Amino acid sequence: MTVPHPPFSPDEPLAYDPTAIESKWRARWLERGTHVTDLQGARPYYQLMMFPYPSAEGLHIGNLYAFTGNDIHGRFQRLQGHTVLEPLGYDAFGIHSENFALKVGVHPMELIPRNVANFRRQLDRAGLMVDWNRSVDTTDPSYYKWTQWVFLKLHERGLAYKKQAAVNWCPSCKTVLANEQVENGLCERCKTPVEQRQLEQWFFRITDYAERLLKNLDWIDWSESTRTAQRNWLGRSEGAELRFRVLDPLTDAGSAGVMVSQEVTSGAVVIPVFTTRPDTIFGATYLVLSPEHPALDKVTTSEQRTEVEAYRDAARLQDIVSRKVNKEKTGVFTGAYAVNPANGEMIPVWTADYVLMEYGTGAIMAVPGHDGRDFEFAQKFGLPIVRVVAAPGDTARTPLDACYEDDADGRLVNSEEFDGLAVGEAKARVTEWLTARGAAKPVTTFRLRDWCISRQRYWGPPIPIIYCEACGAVPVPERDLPVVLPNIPDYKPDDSGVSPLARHAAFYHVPCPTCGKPARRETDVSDTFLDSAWYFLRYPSVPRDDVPFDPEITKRWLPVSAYIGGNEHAVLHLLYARFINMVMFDAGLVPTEEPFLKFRAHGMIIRDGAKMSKSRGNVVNPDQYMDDWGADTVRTYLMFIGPYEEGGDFRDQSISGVRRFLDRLWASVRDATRDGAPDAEVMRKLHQTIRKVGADIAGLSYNTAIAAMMEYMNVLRRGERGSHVAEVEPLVVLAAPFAPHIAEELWEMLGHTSSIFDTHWPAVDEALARDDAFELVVQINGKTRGRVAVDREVTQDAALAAVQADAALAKFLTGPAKKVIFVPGRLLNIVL
RNA sequence: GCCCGGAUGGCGGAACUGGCAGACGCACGGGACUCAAAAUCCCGCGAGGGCAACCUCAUGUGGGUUCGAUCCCCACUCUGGGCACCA
Repeated sequence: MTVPHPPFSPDEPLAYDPTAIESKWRARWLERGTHVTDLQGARPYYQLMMFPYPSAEGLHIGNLYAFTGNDIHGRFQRLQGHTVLEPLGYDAFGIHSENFALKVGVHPMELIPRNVANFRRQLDRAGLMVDWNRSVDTTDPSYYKWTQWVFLKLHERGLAYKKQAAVNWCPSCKTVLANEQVENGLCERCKTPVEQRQLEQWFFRITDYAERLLKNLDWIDWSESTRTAQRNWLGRSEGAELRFRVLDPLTDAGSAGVMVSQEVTSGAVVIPVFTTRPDTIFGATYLVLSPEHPALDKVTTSEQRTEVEAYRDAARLQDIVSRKVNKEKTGVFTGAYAVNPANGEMIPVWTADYVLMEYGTGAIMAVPGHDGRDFEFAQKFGLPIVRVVAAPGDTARTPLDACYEDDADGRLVNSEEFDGLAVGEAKARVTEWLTARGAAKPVTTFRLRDWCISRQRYWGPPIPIIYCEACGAVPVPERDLPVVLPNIPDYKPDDSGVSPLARHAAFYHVPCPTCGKPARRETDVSDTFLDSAWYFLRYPSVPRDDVPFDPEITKRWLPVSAYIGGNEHAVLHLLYARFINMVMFDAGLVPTEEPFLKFRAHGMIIRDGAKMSKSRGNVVNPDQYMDDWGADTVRTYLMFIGPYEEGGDFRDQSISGVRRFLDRLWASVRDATRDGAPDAEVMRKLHQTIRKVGADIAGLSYNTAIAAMMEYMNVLRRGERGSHVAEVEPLVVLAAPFAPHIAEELWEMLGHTSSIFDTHWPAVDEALARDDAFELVVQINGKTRGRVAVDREVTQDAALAAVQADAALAKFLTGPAKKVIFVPGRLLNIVL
């Protein structure tokens, strides 16, 4: 790592010395309580940043980028006269921490406080306006007591339930993995393909909220990319559920003329399928059941039983990678036939693993003519492919050498009375027709599934449930919270598929809260995402211990005014937080349905054109840079790199320009005089700058706000002219959100005794900001040829006259004007 | 495969709602100061042509709309990110 030496040597007299002034102001802020928020203060403004997972590596430059961007916005709002709450805490539970603890052989209860302390040290250096009186640590019993309470609230409202479900199991690490720890079907730690295991799990009914979660996306003020990601994740599909009757060989065999086993006595089995294309029903030439489909066993004929069971068992053991990624289609015929409800044709029933049990009904009608996957499957197994939609220019008999999936321009063919209908209309008409015949119903399906919150792990809040033989699953009474996570030495997960807590009778042997008989505690802990799904509700109410969030304070401080964070949390965290908040709203505990009316996703910082990673050796160590340049320079540089919502490339070489700006800011205040009057030209530029910087910060255009201040600095210091206090003092306020330490120091040098953050953002004097001189742009045939100095409110005729009077412009007027385009106050275009 | 971004000098990036392309910064070149160096200050800095005033070309590629396009439309190339057998 090469770091250019800072331009000023610290021992130069009267030079800007960030090390000295930054430690001075850290101490001063603490002593004065500058960052302590008065919760009763006027105009509350809740600035929220995503709390970090305190890794052993310490603060990442990406954390610093996120926090600085929030801090600037928060400080700016304070200067606008708001009472700003800008809290920060630690998201310290979870498998990341636990795995790291296992790796280094230090117990999480020892390791995590150490990491937290190191984070706190680094965060303190960054100059954040954080009110540490209102911090949270998710691993603190005083916090997770209420996480458990949140679980109980959901349980109380029927939104928590338990069922058998598949979990991700890493056979190498011998442990259950969270979904977020499976990357492309591989264990994030050891890259072993993940298997599925069936376990009893607690779920939250987030799917009950799918429609509301989707609908509100239309009006909340969020980054478009984040809203799109949530919409895709929710995955609403409108379509129909169609019913296919499987032929009963006893009653149907003769009439159907199909050889089916006499042993099959399934009776009238009906297979519902979900489709978004009911219009293609006449092209459905076979059915496919997922290998896990409960009816598979019932429909399979004895001839096919061995083969089907072998296929099903293979699928069950199969890892997720080979099942999901670009695999060639496989499948087995069940021996059964079903009736296509549209045309009465008999179609074979297959099972194949390209049909997922988790989505829709776990079965599909295959329309190989108009679905790529069905087409591939039908080709491989020689199943009939029928065209029922014709592209413009095609006829019913145009051969289908590839499937035709387009649903915008096609018209139905080979579909009896529906021939000729456009696809869109046909969807509705076919559904109506089949519904009338009892073979269909309109259905809306979501991709979203219920949220599995069980983790067979140690490092999390124990789920507050007690199992009693007599009373069943009994919630732990609120007065008994928290269920404290015991300090156990053997916290390593094992092959058994149960939590390490299940090895500790002292933990799980408890009396039933209802009947008092011996009972057993739930030994799973809850998902880390539950910890972070409600933390913003807790901050303002810290340190109250009798309620999770005080009703009065919550009403005053929620919803969050501005939330800025990484888009990697676009779906999981941000969706879970909306869900939990919505439940709390329904329970009358929070004032709004949506917790974050405004959310902005910031960009990502890369280094020298590449993603930062340890293996590349291009990780930026914030401590090092703050040592070399000072926190103010690092903060301002991070914001100057590029548009905040897009991120940018961190280059060592470029940081010096920002430091030079702060040096000049320092010098301009040090040398400023109160004698005489400020320069009118400079003051005009100043007021234009105040206007631009304010607008840019509000819109998170931090890079251009800094550029505007630099531009003003160039005017202010041109030719080393001495500056007037009136010219520099407002600039110090403009720079304060970015570089708070130097701003405080300069503010003090200017004779103020209270914090610069207790002052007000300078007002723009529009009269002063106005440019007297104005030049109208002149184009001839759309090409810019020059400018004429005229009055701003000049008329078209006067402007034309001015052009004719200007020799340099007049020479282009080689003929009569065919047309004149005049944009008042902007330009004149003469078309010859 | 699908969805969402992005492509502008040597580099990072500016440009209101379709109206002076290249703000600001870095790097680079020249000059002032200095015994010298650093720092600082000043000037220059898209390409080509011209002694010059100026002219021509230029915002990934090819078309289109418009008096006028970095901006809007169509097709394409490259690139970053997300989702991925979701019926």
